[in-house]
Amino acid sequence: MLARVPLGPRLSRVAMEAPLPELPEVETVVRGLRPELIGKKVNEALALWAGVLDGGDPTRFNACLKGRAATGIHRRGKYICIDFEGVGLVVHLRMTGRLYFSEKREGNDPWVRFSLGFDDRTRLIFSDARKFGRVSLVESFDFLEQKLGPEPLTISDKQLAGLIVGGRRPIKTFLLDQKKIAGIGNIYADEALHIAGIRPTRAVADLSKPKRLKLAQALQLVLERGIDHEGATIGWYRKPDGAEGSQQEHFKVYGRGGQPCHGCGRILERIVLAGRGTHYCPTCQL
DNA sequence: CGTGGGACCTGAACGC
DNA sequence: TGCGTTCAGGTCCCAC
Repeated sequence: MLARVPLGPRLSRVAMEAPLPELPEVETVVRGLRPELIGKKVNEALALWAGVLDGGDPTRFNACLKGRAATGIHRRGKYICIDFEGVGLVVHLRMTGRLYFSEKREGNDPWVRFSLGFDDRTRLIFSDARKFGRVSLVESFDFLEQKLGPEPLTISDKQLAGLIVGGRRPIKTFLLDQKKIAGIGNIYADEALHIAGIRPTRAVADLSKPKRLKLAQALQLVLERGIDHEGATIGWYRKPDGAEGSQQEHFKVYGRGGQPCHGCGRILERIVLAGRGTHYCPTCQL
């Protein structure tokens, strides 16, 4: 079953965490951090595990960030971009990364990898059990434009549908390709395909124009709902007050392999596609 | 170039 | 009870 987050002192303040964080979860983290973060001035950048720093040494991180104030924070795909007066800090949560404010350097959290100490004695903590997450220092966030396709929620459904073009590769694999469309991960890909009635293994080239539009609308629907519900609580995710998010209650297929489809009652299938657990209804999705 | 598969990680679930 | 094994998954890297 699902993992239990050890609550307690370590998450007693603003705990923004997201397992399997996709666009809605990362957006929720950014929105949660923004009000408290803006204006804070760094007096220390500390890496408790050097591997968290993407292509940089701890001394450089500290030297570059010290004395600079946070002037903005935004999301691009699944990346969190924080502007420190011209110096950019990019955070990717990957699977188990969390960002939250704390008064203490490490508290009781055994998975703290990086933290920023501010002038007001608060700290922004980056915690990550699996050590997949990364923090990097950049002069500009422009490099992300080379890695990522368009944001699916800032374009029209027709424009989004127009991006869904490809050959024989399965549509599920396509949706996970950040260079095509940014921010979609395993969960929301499965959910959108279910709503659109498309089997994950279906080749992109086989999708009719109406089907592509339906998929685009389904993607926008599940992503917007995800944001509205402040992300999905699976595994480690909790809202700032320790309560669970609610988007998972709206999942139609993700994690429901072996259970009946809400639409037709048929048992949902679980297969592995592109190395990812993939869930669908063999009746509703063709 | 497009595509697929393994590596990176370790907590949790599972099997005996 | 306790040990060993397997799984999860975003992105990078490499082979085909």
